[in-house]
Amino acid sequence: MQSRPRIPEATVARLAVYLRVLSGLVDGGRGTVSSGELASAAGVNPAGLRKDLSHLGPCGTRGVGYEVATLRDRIAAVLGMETAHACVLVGIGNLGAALAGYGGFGTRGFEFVGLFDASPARVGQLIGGRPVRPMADLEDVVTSTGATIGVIATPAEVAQRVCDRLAAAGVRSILNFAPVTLTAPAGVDVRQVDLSVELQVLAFLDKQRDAVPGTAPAGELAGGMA
Amino acid sequence: MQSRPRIPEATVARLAVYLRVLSGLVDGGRGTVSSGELASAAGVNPAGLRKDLSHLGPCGTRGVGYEVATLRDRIAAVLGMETAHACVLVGIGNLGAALAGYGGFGTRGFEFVGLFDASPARVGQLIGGRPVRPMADLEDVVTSTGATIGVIATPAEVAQRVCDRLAAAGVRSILNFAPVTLTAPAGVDVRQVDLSVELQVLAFLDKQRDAVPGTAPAGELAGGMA
DNA sequence: GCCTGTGAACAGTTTCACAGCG
DNA sequence: CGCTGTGAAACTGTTCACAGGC
Repeated sequence: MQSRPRIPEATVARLAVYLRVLSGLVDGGRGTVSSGELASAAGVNPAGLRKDLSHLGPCGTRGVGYEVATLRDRIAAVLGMETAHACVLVGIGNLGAALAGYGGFGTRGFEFVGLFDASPARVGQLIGGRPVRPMADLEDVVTSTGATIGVIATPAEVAQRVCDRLAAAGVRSILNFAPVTLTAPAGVDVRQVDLSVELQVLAFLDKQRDAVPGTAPAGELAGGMA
Repeated sequence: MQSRPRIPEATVARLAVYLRVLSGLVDGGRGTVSSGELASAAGVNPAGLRKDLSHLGPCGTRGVGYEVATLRDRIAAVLGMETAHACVLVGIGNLGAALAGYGGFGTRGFEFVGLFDASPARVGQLIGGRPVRPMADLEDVVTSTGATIGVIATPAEVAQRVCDRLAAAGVRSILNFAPVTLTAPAGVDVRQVDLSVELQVLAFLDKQRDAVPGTAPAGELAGGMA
């Protein structure tokens, strides 16, 4: 299959994981991998991995496996990593600073072209080599850099207002870490991430496990990101 | 349906979101809500919300809606929030500090009974009112507090070793924020959260949207947590 | 009349088994 | 003979429509 008939979202999330694993293998000087090995390193089922990769068209050699460098580049291309994505990050508290300083973004095609915080104490600080700017500069920076992605790591109370400003400034995709449900105009895609929900799911599964002693703990990871 | 025939995991994740919204409504002095209103505040489909709640047994009154305080307590009980969960958090960088200082955990039945970091510079600091301890104390604290949940917010290189130590010390559920796939012995449940995957999915959807102009941006949030 | 609760259709995702090529 | 690629089956989760109480 080509990339036309649309790749399932669940597959896209896993492709991002494969990309990370493959990058590690390339750095380790590895030439080829089998689906079984790659699946094990990514924590998924081998057959499922092959089905995921089938959405990119044939990219392995039968009896051998996949060439790691080629496969990595192919996935990177499909995920749109060949062109860097300009992002702005609003709210430089601990979480915002963690996101800004996380090396994983830069190496995967994301660049934070603007860090913003409402607190004068934060403005001017350097985070990951970039200065924190005042909120007043938000619209100008979005316009001048053409940033299409906005990340919100503010307190819940101001997240909706920040979302409105990002959308008005032309940002089309928003990732929200504040624990509120945001509404955005049509044409703007909002994704919600609440760090406490995973913990609650974990606690629920733990409780359920105690209640039903015969139940095995399922297995490995199940969460969305990786 | 009672809670016996098992509640779907997707439903559990959404119940956590409803719980947050309901807590806000209770604080606002609200008496009852309809499924439509609650669904809108949680960013989900009203029919889906009713189906989710049906797993707890009938808990609304027809023609009226749900009593917010009662429903909140019911969900809290099902999610196991009536008894506090003791957690240990390993890796007090920016992300770890953000998690430790996030008020949302404490009010939802989670208590960090131990914060750990390998860096001597971090040890002794107070985060969210609790001191950062040296890694050497990990096993003792897990044993003495009976912590059943461990959160890993360390660099990727040491995450597996931390996982091993947590599992050996008796932790049964692990939430991993490090970008590596962890393996744990049977009986230990590991959930993986990678902050960069959501960003990559967002970028992919954005790219796909440009490629197929007729496609609407879906709608609201889709991600797991909230 | 309004809103809940739910069975039934639907869509998406995972698993399986195996055909096909190197 | 090993490993990829893929259709078919099984499963899970979501959406819809409406029956049923208040």
